Amino acid sequence: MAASTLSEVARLAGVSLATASRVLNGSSRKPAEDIAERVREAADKLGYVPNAQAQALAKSSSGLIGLIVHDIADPYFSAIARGVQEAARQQNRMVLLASTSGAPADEKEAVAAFAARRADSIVIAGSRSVRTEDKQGNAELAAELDRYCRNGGHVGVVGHPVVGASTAEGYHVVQVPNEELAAGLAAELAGTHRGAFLIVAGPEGLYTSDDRVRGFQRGLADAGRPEAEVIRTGFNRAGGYEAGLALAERIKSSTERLCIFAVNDVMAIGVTAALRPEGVWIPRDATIAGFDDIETLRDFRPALSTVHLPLEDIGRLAAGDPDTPPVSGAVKLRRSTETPVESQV
Amino acid sequence: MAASTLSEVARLAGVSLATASRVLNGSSRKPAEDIAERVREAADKLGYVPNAQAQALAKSSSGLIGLIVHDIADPYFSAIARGVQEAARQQNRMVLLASTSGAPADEKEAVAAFAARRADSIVIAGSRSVRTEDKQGNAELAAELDRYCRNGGHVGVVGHPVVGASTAEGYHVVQVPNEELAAGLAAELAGTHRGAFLIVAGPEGLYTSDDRVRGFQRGLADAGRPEAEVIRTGFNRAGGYEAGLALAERIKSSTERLCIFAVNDVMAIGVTAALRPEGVWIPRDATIAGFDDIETLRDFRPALSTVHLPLEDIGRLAAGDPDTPPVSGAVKLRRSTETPVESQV
DNA sequence: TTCTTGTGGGAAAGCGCATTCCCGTTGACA
DNA sequence: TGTCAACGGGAATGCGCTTTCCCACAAGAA
Repeated sequence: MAASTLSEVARLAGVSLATASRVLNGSSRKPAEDIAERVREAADKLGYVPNAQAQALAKSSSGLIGLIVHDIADPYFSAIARGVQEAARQQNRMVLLASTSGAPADEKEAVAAFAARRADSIVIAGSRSVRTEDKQGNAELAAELDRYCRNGGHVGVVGHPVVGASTAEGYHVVQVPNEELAAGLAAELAGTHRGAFLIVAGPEGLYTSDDRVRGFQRGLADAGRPEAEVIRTGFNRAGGYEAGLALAERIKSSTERLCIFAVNDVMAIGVTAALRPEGVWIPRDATIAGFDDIETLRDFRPALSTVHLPLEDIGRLAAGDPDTPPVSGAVKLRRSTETPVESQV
Repeated sequence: MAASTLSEVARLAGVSLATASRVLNGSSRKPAEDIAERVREAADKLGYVPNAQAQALAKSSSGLIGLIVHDIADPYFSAIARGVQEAARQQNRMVLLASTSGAPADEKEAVAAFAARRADSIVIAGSRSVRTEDKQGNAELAAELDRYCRNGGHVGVVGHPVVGASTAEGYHVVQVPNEELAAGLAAELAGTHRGAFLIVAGPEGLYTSDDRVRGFQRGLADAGRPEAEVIRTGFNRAGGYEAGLALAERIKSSTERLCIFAVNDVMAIGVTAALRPEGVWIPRDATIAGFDDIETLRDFRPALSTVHLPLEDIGRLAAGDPDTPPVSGAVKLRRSTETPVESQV
């Protein structure tokens, strides 16, 4: 990648480097109009494209914002990414992308890479975990983040702070009221569902999952209902599918209707997909609710009850957009938790 | 963003800048082990993170790969993005993201921004168009790309070349056999469907849409079937929804079964969503097929007949991954085009 | 022992740009 | 007409790094 440089432009225009710089790349000092015009002409003729790297080096500010997600193809993350991207665009910056499959070690590496590129800020989406196998990774990630913040970087984390990260200057957590919303969902479901509840959760130690489980249980308790059984599985569609397979027999042989809370939408879809070929229909034989309100899944049938999360706004907030309202979700009861009239107790 | 510099490390280790550089940031010359160790210790103690901007400036190669999509939250694009991301990771590079909503003018700007950052290569996903309102934008985009290529950049375009771009060195188009695949789909559908066909297409001038329409018509013709009527609408879910609304009455009042080909999956979903509340059921009252085989939509019911496209591979290919097999799609007939036994003619 | 060759560290020259500081010019004012 | 401030352009420095070139030294050959 070579291209014409500012000094070439300056030479062609017959002015100094300084003047050319002032004309082309926004400075507080505005050279005279005739000179400016000459410089612009020269730049145009040469097809001058300023070297952002060099500018960044000279100004020590890169205009970059780093985004860390588990998987960019996951609709949850891509929705957040859209928000980050929009915020970046408004701030006239560009976003650097890193996918890590959720491994803290990879995230640490990504942070280091962003730091190397001198990104002005870093957004970490994707749930934190306290699983023992992630312990060392988390510590290293926290250390890397601390260093980045100490060097003047801004960090926005979605959901939960990185374990062990000190609350340094520039460290910012976008709170997502998972627990409250899950409690709200449980309360609403408890109002119409008479039978037992069951939770299909992610692995223990995953904050997002744990919060939603805790909230749901609390909501049930507040409604005077017994605690729900919890099934642990993968935090994705495959996990839900697996859980669905395990549940099918049980649902078919039981007389009591079950209400399933899957801790996110794609897991709920997985459960449903596994149940269907077994002849278990939603909401006829069991009901199910998810969490996130993924846009792409909104046309899914039966329409999935879930908790709406303003994912785009979350992304914007994490990217430091000041005009974005704070996160506020909402319970959305839809077809998948409707109790058929004839089977109501 | 300030951090400790190489010269600080060098001073602390008591060596020269050159030596420190050679030790820390891969060079062909390997200093003696004891010295190297000293440098590494110093770097570690200072928390040294190499400044990639400066490295890029010195080496004139940034390790960046720019990705342009219409909308990162669209599952079509996020799937491609995943592929690009993976390829980048393998090549030890980072991806820079830009969303443009498909406007050539924005794309041109994105290319310029990538060029400014001296990205090693640029991937443009998202369909090209020849609509008159895009004419000037396309020309400017082409000029910008040409300049980028002439300066040694590599560009990979998904689907169709940018209108007006000269086939300069480094310009690479990932061919997607839209027409052939659409023809294949039509052939298969013509085998089971006896009634009329209708195409819900994107706006005229959009290559991807036009190719699929043309292919489908050709497939029909080859099967001895009359040409299908074409409805033009937006190339997204909303467009499909609109078309669905317009079609509902017609389907209900006609005795002939209609087979709808929506030129992409989300449009097909939109059509279906609009039809359902009108009492038009798929595949009972009409059948429908899409294109792309979006992963998130795979659990949709009735399962959508579609054409599978290896989107991740496409992303990888566009990012210049040599180990990725060429693009080859496949027709997937599923429930949405099954002709109910009782209504077969 | 002397000359050659090879080895490895250091000095310095950029990479492309922003910015500070300097200086010549001009206009206002007395 | 003389003085001073304000203005605007240019030279030079430095951002953090890579890399070439140079040189000192040691080891091998003659």
